Amino acid sequence: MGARLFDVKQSGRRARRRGESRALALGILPELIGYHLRLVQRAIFADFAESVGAEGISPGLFGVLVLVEANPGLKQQRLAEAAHLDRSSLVPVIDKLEAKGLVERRAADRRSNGLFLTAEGTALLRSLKRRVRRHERRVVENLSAREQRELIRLLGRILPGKR
Amino acid sequence: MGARLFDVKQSGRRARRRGESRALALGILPELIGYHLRLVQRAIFADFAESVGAEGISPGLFGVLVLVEANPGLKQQRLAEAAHLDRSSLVPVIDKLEAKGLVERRAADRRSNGLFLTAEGTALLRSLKRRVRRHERRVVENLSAREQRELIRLLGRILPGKR
DNA sequence: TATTGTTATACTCTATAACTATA
DNA sequence: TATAGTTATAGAGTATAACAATA
Repeated sequence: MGARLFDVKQSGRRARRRGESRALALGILPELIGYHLRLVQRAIFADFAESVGAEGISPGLFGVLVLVEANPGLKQQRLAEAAHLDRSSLVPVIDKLEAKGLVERRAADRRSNGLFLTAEGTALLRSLKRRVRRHERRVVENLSAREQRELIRLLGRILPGKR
Repeated sequence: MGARLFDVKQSGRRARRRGESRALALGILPELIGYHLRLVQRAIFADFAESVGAEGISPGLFGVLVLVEANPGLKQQRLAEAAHLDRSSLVPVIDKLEAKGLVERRAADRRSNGLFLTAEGTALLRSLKRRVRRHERRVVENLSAREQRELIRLLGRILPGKR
């Protein structure tokens, strides 16, 4: 029990006096992909909200706008499937986008709606996409182009049968 | 406008008659890391719920159990920080684990609690960890050991300053 | 005075079940 | 009869603000 251990204790105490604290033991967590994904997604979500979400557009709403633009006249049923949502869960989503004046429901036949962006929705989406591209650049700024492709490739191999 | 286009249309119709449908246009989404992360996390979450969640243990609750086991006597405040939760949000989490008989609050001083696993919590966690390791093997079954390490390395480089 | 845990409250996201209208 | 959208309702997860007790 010499100087070494004492120093360790001291530096621990000093660190805690500075408001830091000994790192928590994380157990098995760092071996789990899901744990890392959660941390990363938290950070991406926060950066998205800060840099893109000014108009109250979350990543999910942004995705819906993109899909409606890319598939004009899309039915709610089909969009719900694409977004892995129950069709009842999509209703308040479209309500919100319609209330913001970004999306329009147009009767396709008398029981189904085709979805379309309004002019305002198209304009806002253009701006959102610019901001999202900047956000994305920040997200991957520590990865080379090759690493970015590799990351997407590896993610695509995770539980591929389950999607 | 020859046989080619006609064939495409026909096969599209045939596919739709079989209950499939033309793939949706995804616009910019497949270029975004966040989009792929969402898909992957959905799939992992579903597999976890199916293969680990029998006792109503979500990935978040599992994480809390692991942290309490690895840091006996952990204070709620400290655990909330580690889990990126407000301390008020942690209260119902610990309530639930205590109601299940897995975790115990023991007064550390008269205003703070140290958290400990009960014997039952320790036993259940042992079983949960076995199931989580099997789940994790399924999650990465299409990745070599090298690819698994590479994936975790690349995830660690995403927005590292924001965590 | 600052910290710890708690409560009251509310908001987001999502699901299930039941209902209406219609294909 | 099956499908599209909606409504009512509920549950999980999380946050903010205010409060009591105590360091």
